[in-house]
Amino acid sequence: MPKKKKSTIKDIAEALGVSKSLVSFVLNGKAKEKRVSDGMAEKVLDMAKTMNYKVNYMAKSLRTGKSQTIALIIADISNPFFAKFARFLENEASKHNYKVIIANSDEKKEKFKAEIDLLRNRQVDGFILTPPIGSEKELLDLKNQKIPFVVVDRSFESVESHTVIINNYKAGYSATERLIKNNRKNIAILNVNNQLVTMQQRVEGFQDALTKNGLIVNQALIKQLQFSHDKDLIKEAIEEILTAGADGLLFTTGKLTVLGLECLKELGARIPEDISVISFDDMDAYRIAYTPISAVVQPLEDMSREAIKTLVDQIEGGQGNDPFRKIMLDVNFIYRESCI
Amino acid sequence: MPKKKKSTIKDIAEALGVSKSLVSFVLNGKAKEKRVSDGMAEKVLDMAKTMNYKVNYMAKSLRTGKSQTIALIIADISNPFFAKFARFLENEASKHNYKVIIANSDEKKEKFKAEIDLLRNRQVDGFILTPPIGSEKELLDLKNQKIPFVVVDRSFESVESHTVIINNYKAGYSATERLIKNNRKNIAILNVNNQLVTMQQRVEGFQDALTKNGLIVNQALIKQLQFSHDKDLIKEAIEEILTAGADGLLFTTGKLTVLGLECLKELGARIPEDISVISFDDMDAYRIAYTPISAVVQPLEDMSREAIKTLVDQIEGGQGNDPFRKIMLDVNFIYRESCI
DNA sequence: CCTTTGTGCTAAATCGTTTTAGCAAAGTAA
DNA sequence: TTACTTTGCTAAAACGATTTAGCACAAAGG
Repeated sequence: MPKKKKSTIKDIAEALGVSKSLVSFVLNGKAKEKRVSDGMAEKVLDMAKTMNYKVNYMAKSLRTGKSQTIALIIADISNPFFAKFARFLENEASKHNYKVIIANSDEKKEKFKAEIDLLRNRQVDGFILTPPIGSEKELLDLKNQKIPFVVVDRSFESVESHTVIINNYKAGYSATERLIKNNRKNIAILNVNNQLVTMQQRVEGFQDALTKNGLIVNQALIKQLQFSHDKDLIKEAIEEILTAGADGLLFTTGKLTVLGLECLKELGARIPEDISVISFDDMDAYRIAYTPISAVVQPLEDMSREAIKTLVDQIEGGQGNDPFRKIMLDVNFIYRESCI
Repeated sequence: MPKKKKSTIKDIAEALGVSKSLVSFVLNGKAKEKRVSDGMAEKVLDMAKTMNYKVNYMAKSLRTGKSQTIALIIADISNPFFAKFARFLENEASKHNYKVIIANSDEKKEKFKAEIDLLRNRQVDGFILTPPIGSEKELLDLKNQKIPFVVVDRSFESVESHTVIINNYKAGYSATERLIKNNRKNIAILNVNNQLVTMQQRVEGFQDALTKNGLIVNQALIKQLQFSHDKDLIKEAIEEILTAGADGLLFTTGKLTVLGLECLKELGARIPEDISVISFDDMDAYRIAYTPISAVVQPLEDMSREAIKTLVDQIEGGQGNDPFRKIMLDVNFIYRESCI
């Protein structure tokens, strides 16, 4: 049984009778640049392998100030939308040799701030953020202190930053048109987080689709909720739109939809006979729902790739004085029985 | 605009004209123990606050060998079961001042090993693992090298270790009895990962429930699948059990169930009229499924708490020569229309 | 008065890297 | 020959903390 004591650069240096610097140069691929002879470079590499050398990231980070770790702060990893995104993000991050630490804000700006502070202590190199309402100040702080970050899924008008979002307006517009093509005239929308520009844009797309198609916008059919997890509030809202004669419904988040579908059933509304439905975010649940639900599918993999690329460029690239990248991606649609 | 330069212990020491050691003692709560005068301790704390001092974890870790970070290696964070678990785990970890890095193995032992190696380089203090089939060697390595870890959701007979699992036998037994009480005589089970003891136990519980209730065990109704993500295979298996006259079905994982429900629908089997269904793991999807599905609910929060506690005790506690803790928790049940 | 004990603090080593500055030997150019 | 360049390497400082050993002084005990 080989008693693997963990070896350090110093061990390798001593074993070969050379200096630590030499070993470090070689191990970091700077052999050529630092004019280490080919023979010596090879010897170092061999010795590193036989001694089972593994770099100590703590030491490396302390010296370089880079931890090769990025933080992802989302509302809640147990929300499948974020979980899927997190998975793609980790894949992309690992391609660039970064690890991801996930933190949950629960859409509360205090938790959001607390997590940022905590993670900064741990010297993460940058952040991927879905900032809750009212967290402009935290973003400004990061900007002022030149900490690399990318905002995804949302955007703030008052704080310019690197952003990766979908075309929410267009997505809302297209989803609504689908319901219109279903011959629906009284289409409702159920929305949350309406202080977020991105969520507003979904509603704007919805409204414009109506007017452009000669339908009137009935304010009684536009419902703004405070939370997406309060079933009673959702039920109330749905009851109201049903009473107002809704025959079509656009949910703006997946979480809202899952609870909303429960409510619709409880209220005896049949899908799609009584009301056609389409939802943002594709959930597994939609495939086995009592009526399979159509969905606006966000390109999570592309979003992850762009987010990581933008972040890594900031971290490893220049001064971070590049113009802000505002990446906007198009969504896809999956049509199921809920709006045939 | 306050130009917050990040301050170090040295800065505080110089500002007060004392030594770094003194400052370190105070900031680590060792003032009393190290006989620092009360007045001085207070001065240090005040200065730390006004200078906005934040500990540098890299430096601390390098010196102490502890990173206050633990690794969670699961099959896939985008699987809601693991995502929920991850969320609870992070909550528990943060109570002990640990951050969690999540890695995905996709149930492949090579990826599992690769992630362990990667994370060990990063000096994580310990691991929470759901080891894939065939990863005994990796667990043994960790044991030999005295790296703290806890196995959750599964267990290996050949490698003794700290473990947190549910009582799989009992859960399988009870779930099956529920179907029997539904007057079902030809109950089937769909299983995956049958090389895992924990999964075998679910099947054993199933079988014993049948025999104890005077039913015969029909091997044609016991289906072992290789993967949980291959819909064609699942469909084939379900077709076979339907042909064999199944009127009850127990799914052993949530992922299996979601695909399985799609198949059942496609095959025209009505739930619960033609076949009663119950599933391990409660998914959001079950509440809005075409027939709401009953579920075996694992106590994820309790499991997280026990896992973190066990791990932290190893890390911070003694030599790690304590006897292995084998924690087994009971499950809960949620009954919905799929087996009334 | 001398010795012991206790109090309050500090200097310096250490963790494992990276990186700057520079040295000695060999090669090249005049 | 002299002077510059290139090649191949090293010594030592630094990153920011923790921790060990010990110093100086005061108080206490005989």
